[in-house]
Amino acid sequence: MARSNQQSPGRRSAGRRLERRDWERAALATIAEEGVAALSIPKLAASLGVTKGSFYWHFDSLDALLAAVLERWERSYTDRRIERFETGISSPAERLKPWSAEAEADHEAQALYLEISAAAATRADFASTVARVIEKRTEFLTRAYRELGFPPRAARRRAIIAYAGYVGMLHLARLAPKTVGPPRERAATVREAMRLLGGTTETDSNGEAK
Amino acid sequence: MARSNQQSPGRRSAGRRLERRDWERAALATIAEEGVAALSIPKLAASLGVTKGSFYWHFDSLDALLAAVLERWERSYTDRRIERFETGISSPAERLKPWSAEAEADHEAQALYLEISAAAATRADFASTVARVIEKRTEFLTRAYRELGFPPRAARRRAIIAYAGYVGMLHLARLAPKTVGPPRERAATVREAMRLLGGTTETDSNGEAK
DNA sequence: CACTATCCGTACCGGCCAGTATTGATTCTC
DNA sequence: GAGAATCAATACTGGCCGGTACGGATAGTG
Repeated sequence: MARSNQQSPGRRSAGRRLERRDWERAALATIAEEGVAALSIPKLAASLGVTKGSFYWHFDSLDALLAAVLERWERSYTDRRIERFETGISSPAERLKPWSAEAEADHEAQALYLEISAAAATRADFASTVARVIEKRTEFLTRAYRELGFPPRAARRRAIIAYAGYVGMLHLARLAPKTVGPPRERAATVREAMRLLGGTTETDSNGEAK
Repeated sequence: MARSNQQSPGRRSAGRRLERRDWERAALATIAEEGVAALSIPKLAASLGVTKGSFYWHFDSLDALLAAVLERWERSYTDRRIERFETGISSPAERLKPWSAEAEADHEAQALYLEISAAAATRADFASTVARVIEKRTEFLTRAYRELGFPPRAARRRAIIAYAGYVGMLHLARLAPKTVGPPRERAATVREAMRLLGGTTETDSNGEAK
């Protein structure tokens, strides 16, 4: 009879009924922890202390949930984040820092990005969202570099290089922590990378890129 | 009766019998195309024009196949490749180029790396291999930077940054081709990144980190 | 209190998969 | 050409999943 309803220390606050949002959030959590492929309706329902019957009241199908999850992810971790930085921080050089700082502090955000982009390699519905997210983030970085004085094409190249490095560091931090070293060393490496990209310190001779 | 044995235009050369190697190669191909999660014994067998009965003669389980595949991947795309570069190319600066050149030309190699490392995020058996591969590759880059005159710690940081950028470019090229632009532009971006990393031109003031 | 909309449990179906057992067809070896 | 070793087909089990159907509980509302 699934009586793990009120006493289970799960994610539900003691017998509350669920809304669409609850399923979306739970799905994001399990995607971050176990990947998109590991997400299944029975397991998701169990983690919410509920059965499949509930799920199909809120969503038509698994794909419908995934679509909603992707939309939520794009809004939370790209649209809102960019807006927060661009309206809250006037200095473009300072805008480049918190992106990596906040993004790297938020462990779930890292895992989500890696898992969702991994799924995008084979699932067409994921691919379009991820491509759009990458373009938005690169555009954000491009604007910052432009404000720093780089000409348009050079700014965009720097932005792409910076974003590639960012993604690569996420990758390395997750899959080869021993190689990147302890947090202090890792932070030093990131600072070094930003210095090379002309994001923080002196930007002596820039903008000659063909 | 599965009579699609001799006339099927599959990967078998007209009725030849299979060895372990054939299964490993076929598995690598489908992993590159559809990811690790999409790999199943029935589908793999069908792609070889054979049924499951054959598979379980050559391997004890699916995990056994995956282990063999991982080993083969590590040897082919990391050990041999590094050895080829280090024994064949004397100039360290030149050694940095073909890695990205060859690696980016080989489309299957890119897909394999992305898919296998994606699977490593959730599968422990994959994780150890991927971590070892990353360490080997980073060590290779570190040696090149050391030969270029960088002190040990700076060389290793540069290597990590370079490898992160490399992985990030694979990621972007696959998931956001419109953002990275056409091949010419992409090549220019890679050249710019290598210039920033001091791989080709002058290396003014380095190695002061902390 | 009755009524209705909302939310969830249960039972079932078809499909795909990993793995086992056993038999059948080749090929190799002597 | 006989016998053994190698490779493959077939049939079966158990398990998990997506999806459907429907009945039951609970909460809001007059």
